[in-house]
Amino acid sequence: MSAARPSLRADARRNRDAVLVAAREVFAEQGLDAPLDAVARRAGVGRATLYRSFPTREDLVRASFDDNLEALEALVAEHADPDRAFEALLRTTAELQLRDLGFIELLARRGPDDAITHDIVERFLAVLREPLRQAQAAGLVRADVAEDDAMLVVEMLGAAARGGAGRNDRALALLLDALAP
Amino acid sequence: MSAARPSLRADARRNRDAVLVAAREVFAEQGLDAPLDAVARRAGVGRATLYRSFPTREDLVRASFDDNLEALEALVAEHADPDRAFEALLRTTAELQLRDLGFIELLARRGPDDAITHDIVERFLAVLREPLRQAQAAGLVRADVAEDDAMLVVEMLGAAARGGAGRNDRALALLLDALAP
DNA sequence: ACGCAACCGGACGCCGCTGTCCGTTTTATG
DNA sequence: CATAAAACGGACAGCGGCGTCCGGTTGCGT
Repeated sequence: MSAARPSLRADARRNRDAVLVAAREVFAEQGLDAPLDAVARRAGVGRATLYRSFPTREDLVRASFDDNLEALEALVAEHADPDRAFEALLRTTAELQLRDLGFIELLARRGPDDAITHDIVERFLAVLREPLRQAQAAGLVRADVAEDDAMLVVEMLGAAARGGAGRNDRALALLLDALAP
Repeated sequence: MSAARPSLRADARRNRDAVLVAAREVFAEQGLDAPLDAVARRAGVGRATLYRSFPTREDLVRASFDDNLEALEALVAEHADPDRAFEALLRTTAELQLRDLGFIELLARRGPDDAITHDIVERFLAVLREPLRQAQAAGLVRADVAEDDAMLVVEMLGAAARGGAGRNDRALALLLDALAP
């Protein structure tokens, strides 16, 4: 849902979207190092077409996960109880990680190219900042938890998510408990 | 230091040891998927020689990490205060993970082949069992922590270790706190 | 010291992934 | 509907890692 690309032929836009959908699936299943062949094949498109819309893997990764970041931003912006937005953010992030190996790698800065992930992690940190402050002000989270600590928690949740839903839940409970005053 | 291979020529044994040393270094730096070329090169040996001693990657991985497991077993067996052996085990494991990417992957069952890692994880769980029980009996660890939960903690420590020593320490503090009653 | 067996490692062919090129097809315009 | 521009995708060459083969070398027993 990026801004409309006015000068783009109909078939081009169609293929671009198909690639993006396929990329999200493939990255979710196989991680960020997945062969681009797999993406093109799943999109029903030649490799050249993929490269035309996304010259580098980085471009494709960035575009693929834009939705996730937007969803998290919206979650925070529209959350009913701002004091609990931080917890909701962690829960939702953990859930996204559970279904998306690529997102785990992205947030752990373990992508094929660090430059790719750096921007996205920064953006995630920006989303995290205000809810964390608010939760601390409300006495729901220990005051000595820095942004970086929250990021560490997210990375640990990612590790847990690889072990399936059970582990994911257990880790979330454990870590929320550890963050409480 | 596995049992002596009586029928093994001197140069063969020498090369075998060199490969093992090189493998530990390479796996530590690059993870379990590191190219075997790199191992052979660092050992100053041709690939064929490597394959002669370790026909599959699994053989090499298993042999490479035997020392780590033995060290942990020894740590537990000889620990002065059995009640605190569990905590010592976690600390030492975290430290090993900090300096060894391969060991992180191994304990997270994320090796190239699951069969490789399964045995080692089982062995690690066996090491974990008694100290955990004892720590719980001594009231140092919550009673509702299962073996699997302890393993989850180890995996999360692994994720933290990728971020450097600072993260490693922080995660250890956070998780030990979460495990306490 | 000598000969045989064991061992070595450079070289080879294979495979999967990458990124680009170019003849063909599809779309937009007048 | 015709034509030019834009986009398509199969095909190609290159690269890096794998596993093996074989002519040459080294160690060990006599």
